[in-house]
Amino acid sequence: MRSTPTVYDVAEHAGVSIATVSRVYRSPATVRVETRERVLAVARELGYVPSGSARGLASRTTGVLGLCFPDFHDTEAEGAPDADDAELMLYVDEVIRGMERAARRHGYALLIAASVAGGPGQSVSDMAGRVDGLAVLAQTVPEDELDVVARRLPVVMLANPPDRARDHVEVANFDGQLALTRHLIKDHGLRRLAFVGGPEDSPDGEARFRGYQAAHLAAGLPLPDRPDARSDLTQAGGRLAAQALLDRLSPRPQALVFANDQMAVGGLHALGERGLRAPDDIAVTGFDGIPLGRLVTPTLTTVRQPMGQLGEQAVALLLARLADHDRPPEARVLATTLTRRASCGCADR
Amino acid sequence: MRSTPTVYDVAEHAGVSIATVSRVYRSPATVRVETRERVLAVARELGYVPSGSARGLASRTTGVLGLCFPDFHDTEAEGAPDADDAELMLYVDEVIRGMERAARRHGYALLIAASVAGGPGQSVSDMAGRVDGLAVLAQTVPEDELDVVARRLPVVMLANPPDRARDHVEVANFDGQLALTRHLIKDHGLRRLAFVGGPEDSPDGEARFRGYQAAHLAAGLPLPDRPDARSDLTQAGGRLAAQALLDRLSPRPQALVFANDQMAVGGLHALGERGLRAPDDIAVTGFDGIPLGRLVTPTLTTVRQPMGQLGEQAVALLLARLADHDRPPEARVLATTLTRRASCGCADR
DNA sequence: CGCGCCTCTGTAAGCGCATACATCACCCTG
DNA sequence: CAGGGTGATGTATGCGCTTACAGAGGCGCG
Repeated sequence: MRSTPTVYDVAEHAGVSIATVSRVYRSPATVRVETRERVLAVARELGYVPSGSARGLASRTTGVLGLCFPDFHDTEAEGAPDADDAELMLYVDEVIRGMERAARRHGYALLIAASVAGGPGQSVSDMAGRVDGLAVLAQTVPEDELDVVARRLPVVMLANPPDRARDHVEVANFDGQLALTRHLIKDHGLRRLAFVGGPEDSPDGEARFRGYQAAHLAAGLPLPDRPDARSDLTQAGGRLAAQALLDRLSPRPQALVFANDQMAVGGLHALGERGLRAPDDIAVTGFDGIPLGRLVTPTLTTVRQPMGQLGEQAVALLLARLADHDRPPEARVLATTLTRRASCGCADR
Repeated sequence: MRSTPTVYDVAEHAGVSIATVSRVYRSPATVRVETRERVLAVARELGYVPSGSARGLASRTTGVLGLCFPDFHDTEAEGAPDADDAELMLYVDEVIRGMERAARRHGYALLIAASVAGGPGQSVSDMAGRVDGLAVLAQTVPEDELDVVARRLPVVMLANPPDRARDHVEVANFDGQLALTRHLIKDHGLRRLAFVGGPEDSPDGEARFRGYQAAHLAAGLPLPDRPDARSDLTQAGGRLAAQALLDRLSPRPQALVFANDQMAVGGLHALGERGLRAPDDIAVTGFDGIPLGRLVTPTLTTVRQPMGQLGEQAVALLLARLADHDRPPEARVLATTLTRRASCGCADR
């Protein structure tokens, strides 16, 4: 009784076998009411809490789903009015929420871990060893590691994966960026745009760029063959890229189209430093729809992703595969919506 | 080889014993380099992923910390410009973030679960069975359940607990509300304030009310003996309470002081419905510092809590107790900061 | 009255790993 | 060259639970 009580203790005190104790928790219906209540009473008295590890070992299922996301801690968080809460403006929060809620609805708990910048190797298989299914945000885990993990349990990517052999839920990046770019071209009459992309290995970023290209195509404008600049997907990256671009492009572009909101916010800062103003001197757009976009001046025109849905759909796909290991890979595509605010010249302020 | 490989498979293929395989992962330094690499190579080839459950069972530690939070899904999310993202404006996101980061720094993963409205009983001990330590947000779990769980593992409360016998990290609710109320009285010259509290069993809410009282005391104003109204801590609740208050109090109060931001936002709506404007007709204040407070009109004067810190400190306390089971209960108090915005008459707009 | 069947409970065998302890080879010291 | 270390590995056990299987009553039915 010194250490934490186990089934054995409960069984002994209740005068039953450990199997019965186990059944009280696993399949209460198969135990006579009287017995069940006696066991539960003893358990309560003893402070018995079933060991998740033991249960996991014996039943070969953990009742936990996992979520890996990149650690987007944007240290240069100067975009927000107070640096303090810039960090809570990131979209993974929404994904976490959505996923937690969906998981809980289905009786699962959620294990979360940002990928460690340094050695991700450990963390992923660490996670994989603890969960029944794993959702991975884009750019978090190298493909080959995922392959290893996927041999062991269901894995769903939360982004457009390089190949389509994996379950994934993606967002209509192409369509969204197409709509946004068309808006700039058609509605605002802009013709010389510049695109600031993310890393080349970001499938989302690349898909957005293709949407950007398509809008040019549709409008009969010259087809940009690649992003005018690239950087990582942070505010700092966006600012640097914008600075470089403003230095480099002699007829200043009429719009800076960023691959995501954080970069766009960084871009706004770069403009400010140059004494330029959006949207008067140059339009600016982002992608994602993070809350921060509404707090900056001017408010940021963007394409909003349904991030809560990302999490929900991830759970749905994981459960589907858990139920049928051999089903064909499925892709869920979530629609985006164009959010016109001030930075493209739509709203005032 | 059909099913997922285990230490036995790896050991056999590498020509070593399972103990050596285990050591390769647990204490690599004790294995000869040559052996270690052979084992790792085999493991990689086989797609071996150590089972968290088995490890947990054998080592009696899971490497996971848990966080229970209330499901504050504010269905009446009309406060936000788009209802969609009202849900990501809640402060638990920040706590989750802070805790995840701190946990990861110390080699732990984070298991999260909102308390199920219906039957919380199961979820808590479910969690407890899977983690090495548990952080619990106020009002999430009944005290007696916590007592049971606390016999098994370290538990820290993220709020002012009813008794001080538990590790907890609290926020300086009293001081914060005192400062805020004094600001209204001294700087804005208001004398007839009304306080809208939360449920009586919310320790935070009660502490805030005591700060409110103290400010009256210090200013020589009549001491309010209890909140002028109470409601649950949601927008809907705040709105209803404000409506009732405006109907009831015949000389309209000069300020509505809400126990938290969400209620205050609801209160702003109530004012709008009455054709009243803050701060001109009546000042309004909140408590927490949620991002939503900056998005509403007028922007919300509030007291900001360092919520990320809440999570970080929770981890610190859990680790401390894990290291020394017999240390006396510790309380960490986090300072708050008064954030003056428009709704009290400080900023414009 | 005997048989099959159903309900409830017990028995026993792992689940995959960590780890104390034993073993063994080898090196150093005197 | 013996004796004591030291480092690397193997052996064996148990962590706390689930679950197939077996057993024991009790029931209805022919």
